[in-house]
Order: sequence, then structure tokens, then C-alpha cells
Amino acid sequence: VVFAEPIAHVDMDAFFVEVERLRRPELIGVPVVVAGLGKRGVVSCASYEARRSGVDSGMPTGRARRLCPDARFLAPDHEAFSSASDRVFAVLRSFTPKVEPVSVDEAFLDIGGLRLRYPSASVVGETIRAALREHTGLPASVGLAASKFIAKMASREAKPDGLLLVPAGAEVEFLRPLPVRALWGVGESTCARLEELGVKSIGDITAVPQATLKRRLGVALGAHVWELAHARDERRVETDSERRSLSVENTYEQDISGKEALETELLRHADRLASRLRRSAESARTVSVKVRYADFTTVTRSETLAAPIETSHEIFEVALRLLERAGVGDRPVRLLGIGAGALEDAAAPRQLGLDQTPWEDLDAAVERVRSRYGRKAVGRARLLASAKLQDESSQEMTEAPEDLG
DNA sequence: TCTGGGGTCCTAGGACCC
DNA sequence: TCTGGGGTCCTAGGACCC
Repeated sequence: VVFAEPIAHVDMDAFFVEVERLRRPELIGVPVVVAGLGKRGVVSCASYEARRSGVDSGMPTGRARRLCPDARFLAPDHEAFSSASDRVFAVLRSFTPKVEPVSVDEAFLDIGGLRLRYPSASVVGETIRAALREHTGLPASVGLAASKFIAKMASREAKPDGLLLVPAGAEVEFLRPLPVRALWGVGESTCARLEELGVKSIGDITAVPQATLKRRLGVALGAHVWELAHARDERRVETDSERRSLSVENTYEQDISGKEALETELLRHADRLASRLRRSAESARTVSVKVRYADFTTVTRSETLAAPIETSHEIFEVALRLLERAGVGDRPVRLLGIGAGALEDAAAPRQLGLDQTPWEDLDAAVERVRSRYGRKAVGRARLLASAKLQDESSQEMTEAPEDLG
């Protein structure tokens, strides 16, 4: 006996809102919106009550306030979400080790191995939902199918707090009436181009030759969309995929401008990025800088180095060059970011240059102090002096900062 | 209404090498 | 004198997802 639908997609319902409701029961049953509360904030998660007023993820908070003035607006508490996420994944892994995280609140499970313990895939799905409810207190929806992408579409149809199994063989029929926008990988832009071909539903795609789609959408996307519309999806559940990049960025409440302010913010970002690299024991061979101007145009500059780097000092040096190359000048900037790519294991043997500096030792020491006394226990004098620029922190340093340069 | 932060993957052109 | 084909790597931008 083998399940004909061995892939489960588990998706938590209004995750951030439900986590808040666990500790604040007065939020149950009323519209709740978790969102950036600043001038330039957007919605991270809206409760189903708020969604009825048209509020949804990604929407500017200002607009959400107008649509649903009675909602409770809460700033995201990332630590709470992250520990709730850990509890969710612990429950999922108690069923099978074959868990592929998609995001903090979503995962694919290969439940094929559970066929001897459960009578059907649906029973597995309902058992997972009940276990999540019991051990985390949170509602989840589950989609079951023969392939990942159908399972994903099924969980969406099942929401909220539901389960849907799409029987093997019935996939095309299930997909046919759904709008193309519902396809995983078809966003606003692709949707518009498909509409130009007269394609509105997923069923419509099957009437278009694959060659036409490839010409219109590009080879990879055209082929992909055509395959998905025919319910062909061979992707397996991948349990151990490695991260490819790391980045830190910030949108400012007020645009910043001028060399001094930009460089100080760049230094702050380099510091955070190096800290995260160190904690994951990785080094980076490419560094990129991202700048978004007041008119929302965005430019990136990147540089690939001969050897990987990892300290805040080295990252800052490269980032400064890239900022120069971006040619910002005096233009007002609304977002500044730094990214690290081409990641390598920091333990990998590396060539020692003649100008090898003690920066690594310094960063390591800083990290040790921080893990013991908190993130703000040590920092650069330059960042302390300009702490008012930081829009995410209102706390003062409690320890005297060391001057790191 | 005015657009977050963290990621992934694809495309297209150019450099460079054989 | 004019000009190959293929492969890999890098860069910049864009679409998409949660």
C-alpha cells in the first residue's frame, strides 16, 4: 500500500497574528494587523477579520489603517515569531525527517514513509494539524497531492484551518478553473503578459503551444508555466538546501544624503552582516551594495573577490568602493543595503595574504562580548555618535563602548 | 495608497579562455 | 585579413515568494 498523494504542504494560518493571540487573548475575534508602524511600513500579516476589509500582506500600513481603522496594529516581534517557528518545525519533524522549510511558517513534507502507520494521506494530514494545534496552539492548513506544486495550491484552497487532498489523476481538473495568478511563480508581470495572449485561467494555458509561451515569457519560465498547467512537477522534497546569500538593508523614515551619513550607515550594515556571517561560520566572496532613491529607482553594485572575506572591516572596505561606483552623489536615498554572496565555509583553508590583519580576532572578540552581554555591549564609536539615525532602536547602550576604529 | 526585509532564480551581455 | 564555437565567470537588473 502506497499513498498516491505522498506530498504534504503545511501552511500556518495568519501566522504572526495567531502567535500574538496566544499571549494576548483579547486579540481573538477582532481584526489584527502585524505591520511596520513607521511612516514607510507595510503589512506583514493580517487576520482574517482584517482581510475582509481588504487588508493584505505587502500593503502600505497607511492604506491598511484607512481600510480597517478598527483593527489593532502591532509591530512585528521577530523573536516571538522565530521561537514559535521552531516549535512548529519540531512538531513537523516528529512525523518525518523529510521536511523542507519554505519559510518560517510553511513547509513541504514527504509523508510517503508513513504509509505503514496511517491508513491514508488525509489521516496523516489531519493528525499533523491536530498535533500543531495541541503542541503550539496554532492553526494550520494542509494540502496533499502527488506533487509539491499541487500540494501547495491545495493548502491555499484549504485555508483557513482546513485540509484538501487533490487525488492523483484529478490535478488538471483541479487546476483548470483557477486564475493564472494562482500559479506558483506567476506574479503581476507574468500575469499581465499572459492576459495579452488571452490567457486568464490555468486551463487556458493548455490551449497555447509551449513554443508561444517560451517566446513570450522566456525559455525557462515559459516551459515551467506550461509544465505546471499540465500538472507536471517532478520536484522532490529537499531536506538540506544551503543558503546562497545573506543581506542586511534598511529603509529610512526620512531619506538620508551626503557622504558622511551614507558611510556611517554602510558601516552599521557591514557590522551586522559580519556578525551574521560569523554566527553561521561562513565567509563571502562577493559583496554587493544596494541603493534605492527617493523615486524608488534601485541600483546595485557588486564585486567578486579573489578570496573570501568575513570581517566587518573587510566588508566595509569593499562596500565603500561599491558605494563610490554607484555614484550616489548628493541624491536623497531611502534604502541602503549590503549583501554577501558566493558563500563559503569559513573553516575552509584560505590563503594568507602578506597584509593579513588582526581584524578577524577583533570581530571574534566583539562577538564573544555580544553573546555574553548583549548586542549593544560593544560597538564602534562612529556608530554610537550617530545613533539617532538608527530607526529601529530606541535603547541606549548600557556599557561604555570600545572604540573599534 | 505609495510601496519592508529577507531570500531565490533567470536573463542578457561582456570578458576571457581554448 | 577576417573571423569559429563553446564554456565559464561576472555584473546588473528584474520577477517572484513569504
